[in-house]
Amino acid sequence: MSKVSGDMYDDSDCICSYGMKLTWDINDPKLPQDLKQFDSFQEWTDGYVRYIYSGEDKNAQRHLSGWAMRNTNNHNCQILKKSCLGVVVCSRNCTLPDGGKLQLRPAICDKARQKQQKKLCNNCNAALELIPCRGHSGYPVTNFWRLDGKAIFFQAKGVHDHPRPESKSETEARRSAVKRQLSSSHLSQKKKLLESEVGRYNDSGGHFSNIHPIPCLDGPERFSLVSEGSFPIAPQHYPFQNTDPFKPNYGTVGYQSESVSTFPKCSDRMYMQRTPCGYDFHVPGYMNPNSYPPLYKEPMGSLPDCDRVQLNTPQTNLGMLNPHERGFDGAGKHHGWKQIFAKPGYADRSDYGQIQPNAGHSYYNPEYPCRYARSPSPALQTVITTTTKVSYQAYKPPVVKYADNVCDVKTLQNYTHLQDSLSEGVFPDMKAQDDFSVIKSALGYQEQIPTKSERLDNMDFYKYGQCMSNGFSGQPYRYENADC
DNA sequence: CTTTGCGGGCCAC
DNA sequence: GTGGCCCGCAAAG
Repeated sequence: MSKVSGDMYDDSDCICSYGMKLTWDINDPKLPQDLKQFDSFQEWTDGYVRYIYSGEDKNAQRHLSGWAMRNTNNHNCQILKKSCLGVVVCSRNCTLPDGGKLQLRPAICDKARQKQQKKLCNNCNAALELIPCRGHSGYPVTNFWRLDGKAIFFQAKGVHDHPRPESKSETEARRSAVKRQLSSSHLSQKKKLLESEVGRYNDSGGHFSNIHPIPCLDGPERFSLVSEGSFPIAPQHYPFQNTDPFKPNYGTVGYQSESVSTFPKCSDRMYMQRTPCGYDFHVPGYMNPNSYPPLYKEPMGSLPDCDRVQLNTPQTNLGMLNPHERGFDGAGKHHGWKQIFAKPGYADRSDYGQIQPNAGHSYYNPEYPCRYARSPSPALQTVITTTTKVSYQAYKPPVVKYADNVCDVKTLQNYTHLQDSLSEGVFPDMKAQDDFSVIKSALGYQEQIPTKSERLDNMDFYKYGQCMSNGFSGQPYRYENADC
């Protein structure tokens, strides 16, 4: 099966996925049949994108996503619909000992997720908090999968407005690591036990008082790290990583069971000014795959050997916000403030001055209304109703996500082309205004007026939005290889 | 136990 | 009708 490979991007017009080059919508009665190629699997799709995967692509078959997507019943057995669950963070937005941030993958199962949210931050004992996804006009980003012939059609609607959780493989790797550690600790305990037993026969000092369970090992749902600076560096999807430069750090200290390794301070990063909504924008100076060690390095041999084409994919998010900077609506189901105060010995309550543990768990901080600005108005909903069905193939959102240094110089050169294209109405089927409204609404935190240079970059982003659907991950590998 | 997919059902628009 | 979401069920790992 042919995959989209570098050569298809050789000419400067080849800017998007194969799926975006064709005109189709997931709801179309007839999808494109004469497919000449397939897209390579995208783990971190973001934005209004479409891909066409090979029916033999394992990841596509499993409807995988880096985001935590849950099945949503759309009463259409032809189309599998999934909606994003967001990300679980520490409600205090505490900084981990190594400067990272907690970003867990929400459990997909409702029950498991509820259990997960009852847990406390391993670092500061604050409650965990689920940041719901509102990237699709106030609703969660949705992914659609449809098998048609030998192809798997994928369409995503919405722009994730939250940090990335750890990827599925990371979560799984961590779980298996915890399991292994547990079993090995049990083994070592048994061994100690035996030794102690032996010792008791050899001397009188053999007691078990020094045998304790390994602390901080109360479950696999622990730490997903992002680097300080409020930019989630979604850790590398293990199977994509073929180097293991940080192995010596693993399991050394503190949260070893959660595979929190010591992050190198990423001095090679530049930071943007805070946006009015308190979002940081991160411009990776360069993407060194080695800068983002996995939380836990699973032996490669034990990982599924899928036909992945992405290697060394440094992943960062663009818009990272701490939970206190987000507005939270009345979705009380997402919150666990009770736990904050229920936790005995919780010292620093003054930190919660702005967090009202009200009975309904409803929390809205007027200080950070940006998210609410995106609440879907009836008018907007109408727009969505009309736009979700049309013209995604031509979607060229107006920007404001900042994605620099993602493509090489040619990217910048293409900006002119794009600008011309837009002004010349090259995308006649694009409902610009509607889509822009939707996107502006969805982006919310990105609504600041970009400077000219920012616009340039932003235009690049959106022109390459599909290419960079790994969420501003600075994912140049595909396209730089392709001479993007 | 968790994930995943399916499907019934409810509600809002 | 469409879309979001809740729930339960079952299969699979």
